[in-house]
Amino acid sequence: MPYFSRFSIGVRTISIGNTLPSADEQAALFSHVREAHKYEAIEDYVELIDDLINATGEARLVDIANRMGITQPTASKTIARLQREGYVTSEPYRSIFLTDKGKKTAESSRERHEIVYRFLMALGVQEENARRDSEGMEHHVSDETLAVFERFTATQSSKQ
Amino acid sequence: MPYFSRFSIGVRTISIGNTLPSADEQAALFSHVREAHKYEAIEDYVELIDDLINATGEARLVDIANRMGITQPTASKTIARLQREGYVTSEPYRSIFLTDKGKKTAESSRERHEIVYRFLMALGVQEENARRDSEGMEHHVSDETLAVFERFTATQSSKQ
DNA sequence: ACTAAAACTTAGCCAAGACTTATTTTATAC
DNA sequence: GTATAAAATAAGTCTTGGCTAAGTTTTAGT
Ligand SMILES: [Mn+2]
Ligand SMILES: [Mn+2]
Ligand SMILES: [Mn+2]
Ligand SMILES: [Mn+2]
Repeated sequence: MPYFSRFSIGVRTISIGNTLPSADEQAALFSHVREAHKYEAIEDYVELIDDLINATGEARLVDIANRMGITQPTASKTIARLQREGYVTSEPYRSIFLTDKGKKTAESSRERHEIVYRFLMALGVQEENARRDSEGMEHHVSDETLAVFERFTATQSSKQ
Repeated sequence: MPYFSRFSIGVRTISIGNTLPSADEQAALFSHVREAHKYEAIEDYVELIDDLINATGEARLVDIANRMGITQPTASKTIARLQREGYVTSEPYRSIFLTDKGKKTAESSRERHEIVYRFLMALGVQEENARRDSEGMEHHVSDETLAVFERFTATQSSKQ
């Protein structure tokens, strides 16, 4: 995003139609990303918990910690927050369960994640990078972009 | 990413070729995203500082704070970290300058940001969403994906 | 030159998300 | 059924990145 030239009158400068967005517009972009990051941990955790329950029958703290690549105390603290915020239930020394709210969040998160992953694959990105990139990108994709991704993937599939 | 069925023998379950990645592989994905987030603030700040210098002649704390949508003390603290880590220089009550390291980071960050933005536009995403999504996505795009994005955008442009 | 406004810093608060070390509880194996 | 291993919790530390309130310095206007 290039900028038009400016010139100075005295100390401050006068803009001549540069393309810097207004401060408020730009602030809204960054605020939006910060907001997305607030839900990132929640989304990744409930998706993983749901995967573990489906794949192994239960979600144990030790497995969550190992698969997230963090220590058990760190996972424990986040699970406590998830419980506080109504996404999971858990009792001391017992495995973790999703609430209805948690299940819904897990399902929509997984669906979004898969759409992003399949889109990258359809674009021709190597599986390893598609996995890596989609794990981060999934949290920053608007509904519109998600729909565009989905349409593109479908089109590519039918072309084969 | 669907999982194959498991069945129980006693308390624990036995897997029958489900597609859950290994714990280590999955942990590597999350670690990679966490690593990307560590550089996110740095990248956004230096890009903005560079934009402000190009557009207005200087990067003032008050403008950084306003455009990031945060308070001045918060911006001030992050600028102190950027200075500690060698991206900017600053003196009390004076505006902020990029070091060579900061300039390089700003340039590569802006280039990556623009490639992601133009890719979304080429895909047909509305400008508002392209701006929003690219501000977050830019930090989670591998070099391979970036190259694929660039190629796609070029192809689309030549089709018009 | 003075005054008032704007910009910046300082200090202190908080939550999230990472860690280590130590303890307690539960599960497994013999 | 008891010993040992594994899992979970407890307690305390650190950094990042937010905030407010209050004070200081610089800039701008008359
Ligand atoms: Mn993710
Ligand atoms: Mn992110
Ligand atoms: Mn950017
Ligand atoms: Mn960004």
